[in-house]
Amino acid sequence: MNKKRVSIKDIAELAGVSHPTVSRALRGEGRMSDDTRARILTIAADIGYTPSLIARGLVTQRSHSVGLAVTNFADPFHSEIAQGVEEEAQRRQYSIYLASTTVDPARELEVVRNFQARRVDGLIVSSSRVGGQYAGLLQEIGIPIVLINTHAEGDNMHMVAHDDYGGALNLVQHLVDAGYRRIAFLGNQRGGKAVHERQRAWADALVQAGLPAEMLCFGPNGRFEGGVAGARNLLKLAEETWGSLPDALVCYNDTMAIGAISVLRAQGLGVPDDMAVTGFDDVDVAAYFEPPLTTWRQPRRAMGRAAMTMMLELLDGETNGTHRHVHVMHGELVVRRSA
Amino acid sequence: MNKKRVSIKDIAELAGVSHPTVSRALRGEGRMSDDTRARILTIAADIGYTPSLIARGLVTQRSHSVGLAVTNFADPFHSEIAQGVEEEAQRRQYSIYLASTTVDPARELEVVRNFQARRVDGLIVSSSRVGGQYAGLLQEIGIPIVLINTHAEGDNMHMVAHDDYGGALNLVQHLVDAGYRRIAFLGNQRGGKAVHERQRAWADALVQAGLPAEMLCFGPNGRFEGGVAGARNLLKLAEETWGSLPDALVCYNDTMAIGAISVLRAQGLGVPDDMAVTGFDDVDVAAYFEPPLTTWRQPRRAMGRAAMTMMLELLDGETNGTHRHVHVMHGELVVRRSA
DNA sequence: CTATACTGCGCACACGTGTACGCAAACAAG
DNA sequence: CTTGTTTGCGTACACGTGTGCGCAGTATAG
Repeated sequence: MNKKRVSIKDIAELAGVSHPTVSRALRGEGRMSDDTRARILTIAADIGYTPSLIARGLVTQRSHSVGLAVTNFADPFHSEIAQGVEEEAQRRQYSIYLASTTVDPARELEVVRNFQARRVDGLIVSSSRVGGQYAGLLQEIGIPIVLINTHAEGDNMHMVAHDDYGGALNLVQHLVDAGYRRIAFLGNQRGGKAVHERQRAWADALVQAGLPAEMLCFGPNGRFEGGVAGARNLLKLAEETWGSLPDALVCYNDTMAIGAISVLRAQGLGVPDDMAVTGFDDVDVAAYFEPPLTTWRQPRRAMGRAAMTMMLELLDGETNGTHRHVHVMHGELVVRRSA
Repeated sequence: MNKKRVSIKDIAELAGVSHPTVSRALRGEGRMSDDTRARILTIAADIGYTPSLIARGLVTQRSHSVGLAVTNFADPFHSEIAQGVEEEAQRRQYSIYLASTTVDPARELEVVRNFQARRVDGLIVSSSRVGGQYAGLLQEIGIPIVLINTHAEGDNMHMVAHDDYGGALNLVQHLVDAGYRRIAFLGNQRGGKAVHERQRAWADALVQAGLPAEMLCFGPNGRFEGGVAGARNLLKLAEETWGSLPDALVCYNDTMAIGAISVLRAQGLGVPDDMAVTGFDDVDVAAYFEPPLTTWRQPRRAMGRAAMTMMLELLDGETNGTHRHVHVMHGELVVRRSA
């Protein structure tokens, strides 16, 4: 009943050899007779031996694992990135440790400490704020770090990022081409660099088209509630300040767009007839919402895979510690019916 | 530049003691003078020592980690469960290994093998099929296994499950109470036990109300596309077989419901006026969809936490290997506008 | 002042695996 | 037949931590 773990020593005893010989046989290294090797492999398979990666990691100083830190998995944006990371890791025989950091900065530190204790070979961090001392801590642990959609300077900091500016530029250009003239932007107060880039593109595209980039409002976060609050904000501003409603609204992301549309609809405003609305990301539901969302598709899963691929490159090539890797990825415009 | 990892031996040397003394000092065990202990702790903090959980795991035979296997993270259902599992694990100083099994059975085996090699203390499996030989393999590795929304017999198999039958019963009862009489069910061909339970509840509720439980159709999977295909299927059956449209449709889950509604709308059918539609799960978007979905809220995050809590109980209490744990959780009816 | 108990630590070993080195036997070359 | 080379392993140690045991010194009891 109490199955004792089998080790290479057990195999060694059964095969009548020493345990280093077993180690070499299993890894296909060293010199030995074909007969011995075959015998060892047979025995290993018979008794159902599974190597202990933890013991191996102890001696090789490589755990073959990476830590993945994310603010919140329940967010479809992050979970798709995680899926991409995991797929690529699994393909290359790496395992990933999961940790959610929520919004608590103290928790981020704790998470990093724990990864460090687990001796992960690298760290992938998605959409964190990585501010101040946190970045300092990351420096000290001396392992490669790949940031996804986050910017930070540092010796072993590398990044995979999406071209938010280019994407938003395209999206706004599409609205301009479609004849919209009063184009507002709904931002996210908690968004960091991504918000800034998209907003900048919105302003630039309008200026370039000779249109005013003045109608700007914000929601408290990038979720549905954020879109709801943001849209209420917009309606108020339109009435009190702008004089009239915009004819198009560029939202920070799809989720906010959906929240915003629910408010517009409650006000009796039709989308896109009374106001066109665009999202960003192309989350799954975007295609099935009413109206189906015109948006910018961000290749989230591919970004996750790219981050892991970059990590593996960093772990394989030992010496290139000085060169900073940066991989910018591009999405595509998805025109549906909301704009 | 090349920061060598610091170990308790380094601390021992600096403090002028042996490394076992350092080990005991850090863990607050053993007998030693307050002076020595304080000195060791100070030095450890000064040089930024982080214990190696992998070395510790090797000797204690406890990795303080559990494996989490899920078919696909991108699915909001699973990602919320994962979030719950992770939250509770983090609270209790456990780490979790992530692995997605996709739909490939060979991959499931590979994932389990890998967890085994990592010497995880336990395994949490969410919504797998766990069929045949796979269950056998799980038996052999001799560690506790907690299944979420999956049923399987076995020595160290335990489960956290949602009361699908009760939930669906409530939901259908709500429709009956609201006056609907021709109530159809849209199932998922890939759903396993969950589909079966919900469908059985649908049939039972109708029979109990003296209504016919005949209008049954299926989609190929539980996602948006599954709902789309299922609704097309329904329209065809209604025309060719049932004679007329049902006045209400109970869908396997929210995602399918959204897919189905998009088809109904394209046919000029209003929800709930021409046909009421219910979902299941209460995913985030359900409240913001048009019409907002009447559904059954499944406490996904709490289920994840419960699974991890159960796992910790199993790991703490050594001897109770014979008692099988089963934790059934209940959701709640959420009435919005779609039914 | 001796017998006993307790304090504060070190020694030796264990966990499961990888690897540098060396040594005997077999083989090849002269 | 000697000398060098290759083959096929074993020996010894390492990785970083935990733990049972024992031993010298000190405090306590009688």
